[in-house]
Amino acid sequence: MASNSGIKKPIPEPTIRRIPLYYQFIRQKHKEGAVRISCSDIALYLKLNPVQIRKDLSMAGASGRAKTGYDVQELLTVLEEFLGYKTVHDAFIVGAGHLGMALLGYEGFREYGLNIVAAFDTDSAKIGGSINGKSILNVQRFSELVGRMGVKIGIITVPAAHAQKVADMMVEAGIISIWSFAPVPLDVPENIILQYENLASSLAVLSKKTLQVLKKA
Amino acid sequence: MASNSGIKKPIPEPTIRRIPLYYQFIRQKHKEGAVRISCSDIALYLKLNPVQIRKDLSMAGASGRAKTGYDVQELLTVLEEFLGYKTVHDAFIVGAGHLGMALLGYEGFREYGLNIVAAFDTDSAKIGGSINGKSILNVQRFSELVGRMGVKIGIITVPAAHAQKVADMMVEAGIISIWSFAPVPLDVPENIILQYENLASSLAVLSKKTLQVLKKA
DNA sequence: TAGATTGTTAATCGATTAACAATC
DNA sequence: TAGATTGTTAATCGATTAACAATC
Repeated sequence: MASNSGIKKPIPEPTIRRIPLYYQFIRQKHKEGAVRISCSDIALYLKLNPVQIRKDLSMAGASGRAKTGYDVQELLTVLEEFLGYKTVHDAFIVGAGHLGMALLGYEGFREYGLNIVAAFDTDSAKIGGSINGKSILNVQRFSELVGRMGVKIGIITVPAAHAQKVADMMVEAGIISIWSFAPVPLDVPENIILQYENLASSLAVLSKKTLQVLKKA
Repeated sequence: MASNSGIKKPIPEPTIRRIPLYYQFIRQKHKEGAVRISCSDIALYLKLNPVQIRKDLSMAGASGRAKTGYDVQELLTVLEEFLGYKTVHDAFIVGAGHLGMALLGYEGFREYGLNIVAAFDTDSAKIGGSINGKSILNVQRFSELVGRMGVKIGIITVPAAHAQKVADMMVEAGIISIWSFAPVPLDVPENIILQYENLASSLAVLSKKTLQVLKKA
């Protein structure tokens, strides 16, 4: 009986955010033919503390062997399971602007278990278009298609002013997870999973650091 | 003599990331004619702790008045100063794929003090094109134009496999701040400011939560 | 065996939240 | 004045790092 029977404590978000970084490096090493890998290898590459990596991997369900490290193949399997990369989920995008199209056209999400199926918009100039075989559809069909295809994830790439309206529509259609790129907080029922991607926040960090350096010089 | 004379302790990154959220809400309130605002107003809107907001604003250099709260106009000025929104910096993008074009075409960055001037690529099919009057240029001209225009910020939107090469080129050209959207750690001299934007990490958080909910159901 | 590496417990650090005094 | 709100100090919480035992 391991200590993780009974109450499961939630995995810290910083840990979850780091796991994909480990995964990518390990997969690269795997391609290069590596059979075993140690936390200090990963730490060196990602400039992180090896103890932290060991703890993260342990929380993800991986375990290694003293002296030899982790089995690369095994580690990949465990991390893929943890991250849900093997159970691909369909997603719809609402907002076929540049960002929406960038996400729709990006094939890489498949590897991360996300299959963006189509985009929706109100602009008749965009409706009917497609990218990489993925269509831009009239937003009026959103609800119908969510139901018919059982889509659970919605991605919001409309301007801030329309984001709440879109979120409401998604919730009503049966979407349970929303990834919003609109820089505005959204009101959704508490059982809905909501993740913001806020470029303004990242940019603030970059600008702040840049300003500090420029001031010094 | 205030307590912030002498040693300046760095502002926590979580604080820096929240300031733009406050700013956006306050600006909206300003547009709606608000003259004063309290931390609990902001807290309610952003679903944060009002004490945290008070502390963040204080670190940004703002101060309010007991009972009345903060002066909206004054607060905006202080936050704009803090975030560097009034001193617009030019930036170049390398990688004119969908994401690069999305960023190049997004006018909103101007408000955040970032002016993306042009994109660079190696693909002759893309070179010569433009979006919103912003050109896609041959990457061979990158270094020359960085020097001539005094550009300090570089944005990397090339595939992971080419990102290090691009980072090297940016550093050599005189770029001091790099915002990388490539999902790979980069090696740059320590005086270079480097900020990663990693969608795989955000997606991992979303997926993890989604999987948990789906398992329950 | 000796040494490298994992895994875990304890210590530290930093950020958030609570408590409360100051004040308009 | 009384009450609302700021600003700050103290307490709490959570994540990172250090120390060290286990082990292959």
